[in-house]
Formats: sequence, structure tokens, C-alpha cells
Amino acid sequence: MSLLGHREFKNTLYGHFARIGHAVSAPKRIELLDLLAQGERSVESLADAIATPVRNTSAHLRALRLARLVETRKEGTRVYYRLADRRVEAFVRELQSLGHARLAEVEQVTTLYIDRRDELEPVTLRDLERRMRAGDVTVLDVRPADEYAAGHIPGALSLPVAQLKRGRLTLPRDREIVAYCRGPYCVYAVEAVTLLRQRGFRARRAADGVAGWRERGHRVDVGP
Amino acid sequence: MSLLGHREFKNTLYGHFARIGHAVSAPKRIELLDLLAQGERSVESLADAIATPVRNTSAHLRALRLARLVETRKEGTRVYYRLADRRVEAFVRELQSLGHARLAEVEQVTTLYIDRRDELEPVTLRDLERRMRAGDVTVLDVRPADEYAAGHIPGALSLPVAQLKRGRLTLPRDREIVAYCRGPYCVYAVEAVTLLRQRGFRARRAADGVAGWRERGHRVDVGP
DNA sequence: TCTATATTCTAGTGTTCATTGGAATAGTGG
DNA sequence: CCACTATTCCAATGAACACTAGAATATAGA
Repeated sequence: MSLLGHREFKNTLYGHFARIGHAVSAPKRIELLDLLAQGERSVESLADAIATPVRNTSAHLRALRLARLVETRKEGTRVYYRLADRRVEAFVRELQSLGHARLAEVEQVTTLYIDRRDELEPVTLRDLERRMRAGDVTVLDVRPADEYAAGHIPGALSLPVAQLKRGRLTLPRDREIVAYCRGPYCVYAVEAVTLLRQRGFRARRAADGVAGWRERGHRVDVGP
Repeated sequence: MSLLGHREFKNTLYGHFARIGHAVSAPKRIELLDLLAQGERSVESLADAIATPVRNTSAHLRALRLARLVETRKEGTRVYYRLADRRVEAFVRELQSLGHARLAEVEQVTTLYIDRRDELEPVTLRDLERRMRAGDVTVLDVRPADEYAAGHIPGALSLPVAQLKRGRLTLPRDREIVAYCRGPYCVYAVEAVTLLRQRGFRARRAADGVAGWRERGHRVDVGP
């Protein structure tokens, strides 16, 4: 009788919305959108990044294009994909933010991974030296103030963990922070890194402390 | 090397995000979220609203609960569902906004439906008679009560627009409602149809009112 | 034209999921 | 305790889909 009944209308309408839902119902596709949020990339490059065969990646991208979330540009033999709209980025952010807020598992898996990474990927003193010369790190001495005064890595800032817990931090956010304390088994640095990361800083701990620094024949400064 | 490799971590993380994506990959589920955004409702009430068997609706709600998008409250034999978080509402809005912005089909189907609603395809009195005999319409007199008492189409229910705006409606949802008022240029019927459709009823207005009915040689009833 | 590379398409397979019917659970009122 | 209602659970079916392998298309360079 009618061109489009009420129920029919709703079904089609929500059906279209569900197309977008379907597009983000596969883990790899969300990961792809995340990558594309940072700029356009070729299929092969994307396939590489998400550790998935090219053919498979192509299929996923096809699904995203079907939901109009991405667009393509062809250059030579390569096809470059990009997000179709700023809104897509906002939507993906919203999705992930909701995930963080609602899914306890997300919290679990991230802390698990971050903790691991913290334990297993300390910055070696060798790397630390190099990066200090390059000037792209902030070095933090997180031992109590008196230990700092007794001898610290030149250029390091004194910020005891106890103080770090309380104060507002005025550390630079654009470069990585490396925290060190007494030695490889000292927990201060681990603790500091955890706190710093919670507050949104990029932070890692040094593999060794002042002792190791001295052993490598480096100078240590004294005084507050 | 690590308990949770980089790839493994990403797979799990995005896997969890995809749970939310999956929750909104079915039209009915998005519709449910839309309904719940306006307040908690029982399973049966929801099933009714989305025109889906209770069993089925329950399964959809289960999927939503699995993604932590909704929560439940039990009262007597009834289970009331509600959104788990304000963020869920924001997310659903974002999804639909994206749909409107990106999917041309959404625009098409809405204008198709809305446009039709605008012109309101009135039912001719001739059709109305036939359908009343077939018994597949509910006829509504939407003029003020005194006008109804003064003379109305036999079998019509009195439901003045003013009252329609406020009250909860107990009209049948399975068949179309035809609203009439004074005549072809009376706006009450147009207004009523709009309101009824907003509340999920199938409704159209009659092309003419009681005057036309009389002119066609039909009987009119009097009294409340 | 031939070759090599990047991407997409087609077909087959196993899995997941929406739907449906029937049964079980839980709470309410007689 | 029984009947009744609201909801959920279980099992079966059919469709959609992710993944895989092989082929096809398209572009660039020799």
C-alpha cells in the first residue's frame, strides 16, 4: 500500500548504520583505521603493519570501503588508502574510548603488556649515553634527594618517587623520560615509570643506576 | 621473549574493541540502543517496539550485555534493560551521525520516508469506507471532544490532538490508523499523524472530514 | 611485446551468528 | 502447591563471513 512502511523504513535505516558497525566488528579492520588515521598508506604497507597477507588485507579494506569509511587513490601500480572523513577518526576514537571505559579486559591487557614492556625493555646505559648526546631524553633520578646529592648522572633531574606521587609534573611531554635509581634491581625506577605513564608521559627505566654509570668510566656530579 | 608479544597484544586489544563493533553490527541492536537511550525498558516492551519475537530480542540484548553496553535490573518477573553508561549513548549518536554524513543511502531513505510523510498521502473517503468494511483500519476523530459529540463517523474513536500530545496511547499497532478532522484543510489531522508516527504507529490522514462524509450520503453518529 | 610488481577477484572451506522452536528457570498470584 | 507470566537457555538450521589458494587485472619498465 505505502511506498515505505514504518517498519520497513526503520529496518533499512538501521541496516545502513549496521554497515558501519559491521565494518568495525573485525579487529584487523579497527587496526587498519587506526593506522590510516595517521595518514594514507598502500595496501602492502598496511598488510605488513597488521601482519596479515596482502590478499586478506585487501579484502578488509574492501569491507571498509563498502561502509564508506575509507577512500582510495591510485598511483602507478600502488593503491593508497585513506580515511574518508575526519568524522571517521572521531568515531574510531569514540569506539576505543568506550572500550577503555567499559571493558575491564582492555585495562587488563594493556597493563599486562605495558608492565611487561617495562620489565623487559629497559634502556641500556649505552643507549642512554647516545640519546643524551642527541638530547632527545629527559633523565630522571628518582632516588631520595640525599642520594642524588651524593652523586648523580650529569644532567639528570632529581625527582624522588615520593615527591613524584604528589606533585604536579612540569616535565616535557614531547620526548621520552628515562628514570634511573640505584641499580638494575631497584624498584624506584619501575614505580616511577608506572606513575609517569599513568599520567600520560612516555617513560622507560634505565637498565642500571649510578653504580653502572661509574663502572662505565663516566663522570658523576655531586651536590643538590 | 615476552609473555605477550607486540602482535599478540594488538590482536587481543583490537579484539576487545571489535566486541563493541560486533554489538552494533546488527540493525536491531542499534535500534535497541536507540530505544534504551530514552530510558530503561522491559524485554517485552522492547521486543514489541522493534517488531521482533521476545526470544530473539532477548538474544540481541544478551549480545549487547556481552559488550557491556547495557545493564539489567530485575523487578518481579520482569527484567529491565538500560544503557550501561552515558558514553554508550554518545557512541551510538556518533555512529548514526557518521552514517548520515557518509552513507548517501541514509539520506535517500530518510528523505523518501520523510517526504512522503510531508505530503501525507491522504486516504480518500472512498478508500476509507472500503477499509472500514474490511476492518483493517482504526479511525480516529482528532477534533475537540465537543465537535466529536456533535457528529462523527460511525466507529471512529475520539482522540483530540491536545490529548494525543500528552497521554500514553493504547491504540493497536498492527493496523493502520486513519485520522480525520474538520475537512481537507484542517491541520489537526496532519498534526496527529505526525505525532502518531513519531510514536511508532502507522498513520495517515483522511482526505476529507465529517462534512465530506455527510456529502457522500453516509450516516453520522452523535454523542460522546 | 615481455616481465615483474601491486592489487583485486573468484571459489572453496570452516566458523560464527541470527533465527526459530522447544524447554527450563524464576518470580507472582491463586 | 499449582497455574501463569516473563525471560532465558539449548539445540538445530541456514546465511554471512574470514581466511586461504590460485587466477586475473593493471601498471611500469626493459
